Amino acid sequence: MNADRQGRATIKDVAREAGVSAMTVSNVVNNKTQFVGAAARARVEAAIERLGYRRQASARNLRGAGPRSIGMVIVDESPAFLANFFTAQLVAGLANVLNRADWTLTLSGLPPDGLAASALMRTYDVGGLCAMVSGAPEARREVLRRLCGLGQPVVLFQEVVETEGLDLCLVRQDDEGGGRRVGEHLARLGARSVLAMLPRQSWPAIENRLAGLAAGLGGAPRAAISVDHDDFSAVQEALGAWIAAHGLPDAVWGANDQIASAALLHLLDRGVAVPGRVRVVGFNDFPAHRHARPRLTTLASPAYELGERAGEAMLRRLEGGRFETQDLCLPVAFLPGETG
Amino acid sequence: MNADRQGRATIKDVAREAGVSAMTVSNVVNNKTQFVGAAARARVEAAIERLGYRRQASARNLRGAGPRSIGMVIVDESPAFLANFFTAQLVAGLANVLNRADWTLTLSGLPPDGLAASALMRTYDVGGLCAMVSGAPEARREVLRRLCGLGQPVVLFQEVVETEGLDLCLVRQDDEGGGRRVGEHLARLGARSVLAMLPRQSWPAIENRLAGLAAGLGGAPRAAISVDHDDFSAVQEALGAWIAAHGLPDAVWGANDQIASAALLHLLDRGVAVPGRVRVVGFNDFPAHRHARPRLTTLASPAYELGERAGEAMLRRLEGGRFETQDLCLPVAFLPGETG
DNA sequence: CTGAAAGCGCTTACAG
DNA sequence: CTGAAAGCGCTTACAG
Repeated sequence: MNADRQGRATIKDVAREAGVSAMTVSNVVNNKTQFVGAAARARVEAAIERLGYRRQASARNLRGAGPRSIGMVIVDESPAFLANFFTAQLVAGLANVLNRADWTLTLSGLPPDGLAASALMRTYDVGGLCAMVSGAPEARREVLRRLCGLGQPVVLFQEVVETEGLDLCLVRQDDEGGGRRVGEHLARLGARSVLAMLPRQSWPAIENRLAGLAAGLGGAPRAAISVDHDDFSAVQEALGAWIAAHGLPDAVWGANDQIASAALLHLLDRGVAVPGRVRVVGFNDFPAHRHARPRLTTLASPAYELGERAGEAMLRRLEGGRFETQDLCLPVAFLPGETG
Repeated sequence: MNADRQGRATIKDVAREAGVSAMTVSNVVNNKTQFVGAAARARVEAAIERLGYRRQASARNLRGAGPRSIGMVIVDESPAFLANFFTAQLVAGLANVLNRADWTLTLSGLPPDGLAASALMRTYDVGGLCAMVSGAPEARREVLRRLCGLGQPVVLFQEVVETEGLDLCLVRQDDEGGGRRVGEHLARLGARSVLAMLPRQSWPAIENRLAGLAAGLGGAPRAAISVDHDDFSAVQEALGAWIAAHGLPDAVWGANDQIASAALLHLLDRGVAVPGRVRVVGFNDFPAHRHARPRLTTLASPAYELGERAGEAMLRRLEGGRFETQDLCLPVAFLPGETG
């Protein structure tokens, strides 16, 4: 590692090589063209090329305006914290916006109880934090409390909390509007008895979708049951049990595509005509499901755009000293398929 | 941002608050217990808690052994560079290993021609680089050349290249062995005419799978055709055209599950019995496909473990000055389903 | 337009 | 076991 250190050219090496001062090199590297003559500039650029000079971020950050990296924390029970397509898209959008602005993304996944002892809490190495938090409501609130206690700007995805007085911005999709769209669609088609299937874990996004559904239907759905949405067979058993007790509904709405797909296949296995006898609609389109037969009617999530907008909001916050808006909500698009 | 700076406690603040020198604070923070008395330690820890002190990574890295972050570069045509489940799992495994060791992951996605101008090339802010590169062979080679030219340790995923004399470690799964497993399985079941369906883009992993398949079958498959693996209908049309010209094969092997799923659904749509008349086998299990009916016979990729192993190899390289091994290859597991 | 000095917040190397 | 000094590689603030 001494080898690494010794091999690395510094700003002084470049200055010597180009026959200018270190300041001039710095000005060239930072594109402060007004301070550097064309000739000096050319010589510096040649020297940089020759020596393979790369500016050391640590040194720049120390003297300059702080770290040029944004942290993205995904709080998840599972170590496979990017397995969810929604999260993966969101992270990609965020990373791309930051990279384009010459910022960096520092990514980490943590279990709900791992935040307190994490390096994130003990070290200052990012200029701001974005967070996507799952888990029980109290655990989520605790995570948010800790993050906001850091005294750094925070962007929180897919939550609705009080932002008054906090250096906090909410970035989310219009789950309520999406739910309403589903409700209106089903109502228009004459569906009267609608079964809503929700993940067991309560979650603002899900609650908003359900509230929207009720608004669109013009009243609460016939029933709303909770299922283990990660367990394909459990979803199917729950649906089977409900049908055994109450008969076939006119429509099943899955609060996400995993649930809706499982429900769909259960109905098809029973020989139920979809959408003839029962309509099935999902939420948050995943490409893998789009390919299944029949194609699920669902809503397209702007996950990638959520990441982009979060990045932009954070960069402007860092520049301007405050979030311009503290609640950013993007629309979800209705995606007609063959099941609803 | 002055507000941020002013509000942040430094090591000196903690030292003053605890009535010790800055050195002692540093020793406590770094767990150099042999240099600090219990009493001093307790006072420092209380002061840290009271002031909400967090060590500034930039300052530490500047004087210390360099940046404590590893870069992960995903070179991809698409901005949605985490859309592939394989990649997402791999990144999660890598991030978790690094975080556990108090290292950080710096993530970026770039188009093949974007690397040259990227901040990555102009800035030194990570101690080593991991890379997952897609695209045409020449473009991939160029990316690798640039990365290795940085004078930093590089871990390359899913490639087989010469490592002699390079500060480079290959981390991959045993695609050849997986292919052989499929071939042996199909041969044992008596399949004689096997159609292999490959992505259009050539790619070492795919070639290895195909070579393994041939070895397992005891000879080349009946035919190998290239398809746009991201285009569901294109895959189906290609299969339809092949069958129109050559009749039904005994088995179809898709070089990945996307292809195999599309092929499977095409066969079922035609009323072909699977696996009675035609067997279908995939590669690289994705959870979304696992839920389809009938369940695809495929191979489980150790993507998450690849990320973990890469992280471990990199950390040891940074510690020890060289990669202990330059070629790490993990097995893939056969995952029996209902289609083959 | 160019440069010499000071300093960012830590850790290294050394003295007590 | 504890601390004063020097320095990591940049940028800021200022003088010419």
